This record gives sequence, structure tokens and C-alpha cells, in this order.
Amino acid sequence: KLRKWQARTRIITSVERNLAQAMNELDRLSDILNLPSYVKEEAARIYRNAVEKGIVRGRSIESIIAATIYLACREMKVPRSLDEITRHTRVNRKEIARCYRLLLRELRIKVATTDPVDYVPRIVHGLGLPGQAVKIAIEIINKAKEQGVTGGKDPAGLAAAAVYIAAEQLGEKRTQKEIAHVAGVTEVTVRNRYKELAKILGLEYE
Amino acid sequence: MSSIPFKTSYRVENIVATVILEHDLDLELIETRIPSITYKPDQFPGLIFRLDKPRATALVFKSGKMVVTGTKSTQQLVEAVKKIIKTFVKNGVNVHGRPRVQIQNIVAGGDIHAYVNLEKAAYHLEDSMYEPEQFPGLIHRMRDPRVVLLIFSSGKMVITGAKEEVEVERAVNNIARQLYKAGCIVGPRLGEEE
DNA sequence: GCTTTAAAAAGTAACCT
DNA sequence: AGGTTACTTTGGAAAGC
Repeated sequence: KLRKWQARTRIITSVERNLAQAMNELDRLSDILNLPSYVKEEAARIYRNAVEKGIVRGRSIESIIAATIYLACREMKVPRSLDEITRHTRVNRKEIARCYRLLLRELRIKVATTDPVDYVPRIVHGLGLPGQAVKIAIEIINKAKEQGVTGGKDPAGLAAAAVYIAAEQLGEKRTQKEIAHVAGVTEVTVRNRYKELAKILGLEYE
Repeated sequence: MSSIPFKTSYRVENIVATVILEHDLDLELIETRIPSITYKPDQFPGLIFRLDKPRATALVFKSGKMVVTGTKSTQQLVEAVKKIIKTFVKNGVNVHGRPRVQIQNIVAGGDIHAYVNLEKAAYHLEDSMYEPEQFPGLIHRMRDPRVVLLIFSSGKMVITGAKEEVEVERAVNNIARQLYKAGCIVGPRLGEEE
């Protein structure tokens, strides 16, 4: 009986140790990413859930916590890209993405696709563009959705191109390089999305 | 029969199969006897043997088991296995008994010739995930047949995990029907008939 | 879990002219 | 700007770390 009690104690302490470590990491990343408290709390809830289902076994706490944060951001529609989160971790993006997919599968969670619209305010403000640009970019994105040309494309690239056009129309042109930088995509992607959007909007370009 | 207002098609692109011989093989001997072979035990326990005519690649292990990849039909697979063994024998590497060949995985390309609304499909299909940030295709784990499909907005797709060609055909027709019923078909492609 | 093989889909990325 | 090449995703087996 004593041996069983000791084994149980060991397990409990190990789980508690894991949780404490995980919560420390969650605190650290949440601060760096300036996450709202409700996102942080949701991430903590998902993590405890994952531990209960034994999903954490064999994976680093850092990877799972990062994936948990990304998932919580997606659920709460707080725009934080995987790259942004990865940047503050020592593990690579591929491993975090793998953990994220594992969480979605094992916890059977459905998350709405990231709406390009959610990235617009951050890109606009990051470029110091007038608030009016947000509304114009959103209208452009909605037209693109109606035309069905957004399937399979990176939401950040679509948002970047929409903001590029919005800035142009407001007479506050920014280079594709600048926009690509704040949106976290390459100039080539901004250019490609721009060409498609210009086409459906009936704009001319050369 | 529930007719789908568009045609479907598929093409096998790659077959992964295991071949089991009745005895062990001396990999060092094979390496010295056959020139075009890659063998780096530190990196991987098997030696890599590439064939030209039926284009295929074999991973050969000392246990006498091998993995043959790259063929597009059972015919090609059988042809490749025969040629691999013939090449061994010709170069003084004896092989006895009849090899046991088993298909482990079939990868195929599929097409429903109509555009798909992936966002809507992800919402209606169970066991599916669509993350355009990470990959442009929707990943769907079909239960029957048990295969995985990567579905793109163009209506083209990749079917993998099948062990028989009939599973590939069933999977494409299944997904076409499901997408159609769920209203995820946007419209025909390439100005084709309907 | 990793290592190696092959192949498709469509998007994004890196590097070179 | 454009072109190439390469990497992302999926599945499966082999023997060994």
C-alpha cells in the first residue's frame, strides 16, 4: 500500500511539475506577445485538456504551449501568426504546426479559417496609414471572397495586397516591400495577390 | 443511382510496395558488384538501387526485404521486381525462392473537374482540416475507404493511403458526392460539359 | 520520434539573372 | 520583373538509433 501511495505521489508531482513548467512558459510567451488575458486563459484550458488526453507525451512543453497559444488565438480571433509565435520560441515552426494539427485532431476541435480581414487593422496601423484604409481593404477582400479567388491562398498575403490597393486609392502609396514586411510575407506574394485582386476589381496595372 | 453533375477521374502516380525474399543479402557484396548503387550505412540501413526502364527505386535491406517505390501500376511493379532480381543474379548476387510482393500504399491524383469552396467544405466535412496559412489544400481523412485526401480549390486532389486501386476510385467518387450534397461545388472548370 | 524513397496537388519562398 | 529550384502537406514499409 505504501508503495502504491508513493507511486501515485510521484505521478501527481510529475504532472504538477509539468503543469507548472507549462504555465511558466505560457506566462512568458503571453507577455511577449501581449496577449489578452482571456486568450491566455483559453490556452491554459486547452493545455490542461491536452494533458488529460495524453497528447503531451513525448513532445516538448515549449512546442505544445506555443501550439496551444496559436490555437487559442485562432479560436478568439486574435491575429497572431504562427511565425510570430515561433519567433519567440527556440523550437521551429514546423514542430509547432505539427503540434497544432495534433491538438485539432485529438481534441476534435473545429476552428474557423483565418479571415484575411482580421489582419487588416494591424497592417494598416503598422504602416501608419489612415483608418479609412481599413474599410477600403475590407471591401476589397469581401469582393475577392465573392469572386471565389481566395481558396488556398495565405490570408496574410490577401490582406497585404488589399491594403496595398487601399493605400494607393487614398494617395498614400507604400512600397510592396514595406507592406510585405509588416504582413510577414514576401514581395512576390503581395505582387501575385495584387495582380489577381486588380483583375477582379477591374483595375489597370502594368 | 445518384448522378453527380460532373465527371471524376484519377490516375495512380506512385506505388509503395514491400518485397520479401527468402534469405538474407550481403549488401557490401551488392555494392561492389553493382556500380549505380548508393549505400551509406551510417545514414540509412538500406542500400538504394534505381531502375530506369520501369522507373523505380528500391531500398534493399540485409534481411532480404526491400521497399520498391515509384511505379504507377501493378504491371510496372512486377516488372521492376523481376528486373531488380535479374540484375542481382547477373552480377553474381544469388537470389533464391519466389519473392513475396505486397502493395503498402498507393498515391494517386484525382480530379472532379469543378471548383470547390474549401472553406465551406471544411465546415461540412468531418475529419477534415483546412489551414491555408500552412498548406493550400484541405486535408480529409476518409473512413471508408480508409484513405487521406488533399483537396484543392481547383477540384484536383491527391489520394493516398490506399492499398488497392479500387479504393482510390471509390474515394474520388465518395468525395465528389459529399461535396456536391454539401453545396461545396462552385462550378465547372475548363469550360467543360456538366 | 528520426533517418531514406517516390509522386501529385497549389502556394510560398529563396536565389539568380 | 521573371525563371528555377525547393520546400510545405498526405500515406506506407524497411532496420536501427
